[in-house]
Amino acid sequence: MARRIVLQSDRSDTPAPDQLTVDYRAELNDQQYAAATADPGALLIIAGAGTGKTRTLVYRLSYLVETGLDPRSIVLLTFTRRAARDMMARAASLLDGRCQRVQGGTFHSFCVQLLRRHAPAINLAKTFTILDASDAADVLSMLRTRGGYTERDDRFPSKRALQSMFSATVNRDRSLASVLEAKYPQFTHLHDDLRKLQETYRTYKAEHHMLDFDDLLRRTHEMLAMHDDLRQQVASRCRHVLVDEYQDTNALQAKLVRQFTSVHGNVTAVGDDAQSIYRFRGADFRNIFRFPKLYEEARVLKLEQNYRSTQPILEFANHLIESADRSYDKTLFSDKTEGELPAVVPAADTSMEAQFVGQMIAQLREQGVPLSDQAVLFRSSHNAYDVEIELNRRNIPYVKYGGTKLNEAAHIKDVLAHLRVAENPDDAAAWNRILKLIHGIGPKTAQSLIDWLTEGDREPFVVDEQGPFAQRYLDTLTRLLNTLRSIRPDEAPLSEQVDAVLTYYTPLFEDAYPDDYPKRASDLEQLGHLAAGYESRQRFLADLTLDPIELSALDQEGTDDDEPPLVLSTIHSAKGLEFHTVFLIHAVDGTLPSQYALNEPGGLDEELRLLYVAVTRAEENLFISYPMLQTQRFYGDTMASPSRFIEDVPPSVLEPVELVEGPSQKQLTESEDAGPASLPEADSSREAPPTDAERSDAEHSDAERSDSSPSSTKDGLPF
DNA sequence: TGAAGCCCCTAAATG
DNA sequence: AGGGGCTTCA
Repeated sequence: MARRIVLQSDRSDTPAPDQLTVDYRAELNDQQYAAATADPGALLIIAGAGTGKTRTLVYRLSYLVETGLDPRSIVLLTFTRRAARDMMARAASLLDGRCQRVQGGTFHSFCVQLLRRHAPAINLAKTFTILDASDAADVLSMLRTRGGYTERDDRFPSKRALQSMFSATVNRDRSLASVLEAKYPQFTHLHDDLRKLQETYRTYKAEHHMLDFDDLLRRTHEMLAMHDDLRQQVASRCRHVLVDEYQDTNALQAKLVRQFTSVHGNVTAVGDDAQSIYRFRGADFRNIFRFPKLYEEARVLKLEQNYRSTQPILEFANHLIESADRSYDKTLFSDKTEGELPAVVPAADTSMEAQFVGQMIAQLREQGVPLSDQAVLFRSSHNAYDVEIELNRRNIPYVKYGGTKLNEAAHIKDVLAHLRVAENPDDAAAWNRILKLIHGIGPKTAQSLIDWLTEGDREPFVVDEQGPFAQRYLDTLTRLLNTLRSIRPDEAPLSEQVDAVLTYYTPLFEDAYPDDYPKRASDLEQLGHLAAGYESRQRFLADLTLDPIELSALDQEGTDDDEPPLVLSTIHSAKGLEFHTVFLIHAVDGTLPSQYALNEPGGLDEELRLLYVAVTRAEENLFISYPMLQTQRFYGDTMASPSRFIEDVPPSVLEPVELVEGPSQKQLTESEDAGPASLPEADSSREAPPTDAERSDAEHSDAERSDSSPSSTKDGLPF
């Protein structure tokens, strides 16, 4: 081992408390203070839901900077880009902008930065393309056909299944055999073929400069493991690594953190084992238990005081999580002892459930609860269908998180594929997509064209006589190649490049979507606006893939309404958020818990944690509803049972509420306490929701609202 | 031989 | 809404 010379830090000692510009003592509770101002080294903060986790992390960041750490040497790894941006903005405002140069983002985006910077070291083209899950599936589908795997009698896995099983081997760090055994027992007999296909996939990606999401982590880890000098260099610059949502890291991510911190050993991990909900993506909540073993002398601190929810909501949450498998015991408690019981609301069917939700939201809005402080949560995206119809009927603006992403919509993918080919002419998946758009080109022709276009050192995008061309598509193909050649150098502004692609693409597009192309055309226009904000095409493509934009959020941009919209969200996407009132809809057994989860070991616990996450988003009101009748194909209407998780909860913890048909809408407006969905149990003893002004800091408050007591009026809830 | 058009099926969560 | 399997058409 090389001789070590320890450089003395230029900060002499921790400054005395009175030299700091932020009064940490006054701003934080004891547990938070201890966590935010802990000495460097390894620190694990177990933070229950709503205990000011984000706040603590922000103050820790600020504290590290204030006590002398260069912001550029701090790395903040979060679950979404939005979380990173929010935290850095909050820390920056604490410290007059001094935290702005903190590095960070998601694991994936941080790995992209490292890989681009050090690409040559691992023989990787800097212009590599990033494949999202569906791109990866497309590539696999292509390789599957090419390899002739589907020509046999055996049922071969679908492209989606292939993608997810190969992904699992990487991010769970397991062999293909063990993944098959655990998740795809019906395919175990195909092991050797699958192994071969996986190898083909790997080679193919390498040769064509394509990396899928798992590769971003895997290749970074390999790079740092193989090149010790690089690891030293990278880890020396990471003088403190902060990891948010540590319970949702996978095996590979835990290893990466280890590498990033291998020189200084300064790491702050924050998480809550009870909120681990990304197992399907390889997350392993046991990582958080291994942390103290992995980092010797790690300190473990807990945050237990909840500032978000009323005590009745917490009691329900605590009741739920009691039966789940977890090890860090913590008991959440709140100062907000007053509050209504969470309610369970059976509805006759999904449309009545939607009617109930719509009516409640409209009335709460009239009472002064902003739309953006109310949320409708659900297990999966299509559960919200009826609610969306109801909201449209009532003209209530909403954003839906967890729906179709901008870059998942077919027409957007088409345009992006053109840009991707210009960026990386070896991107066969993108080629395949855009060639098949041309009338007269199907899978076979596309394949031979791709082979011809990407083989050897041919000048890209030039048609010569040698090519395997047929008259029926030659004209369009020529126009395509001319367009691509014109944008290839990435010299023109990005929005002009998008325009060039659109000029070529629009006729094909109108042909491909004869029914609804006007609606889609407005998305394309928005894409152009989005592109105008980017300097680099590479950045643009990477950002859209790594930080997908909700399609419904784009619709909202167009409307000049200054009322922030209602939030519709999958439970997964609502992680970390909080709302005055939460409606959890479609709490039906088979949906939550999902029937898919029942077969997998540990699956049920994961679903229970998911419910726990949903419940702990609520500050004041929580309504869990479910339809008693659901429409299923083939079976018609069938009886639905409520989620097994809420079935046996005592009424003193979760209050049953009955919906009754009331007078018509017109009569409703004249009468206070009767309506189509009227709740006899609710009465005027509820506190009125806080006013706009009191709530204006809602999205920035994990904890600061502990002392705000909403003014009480006689109005009560709107029924 | 390969493309296109039609019909039927199915649909979880996400970087 | 999109994918896969089928038939029909060039």
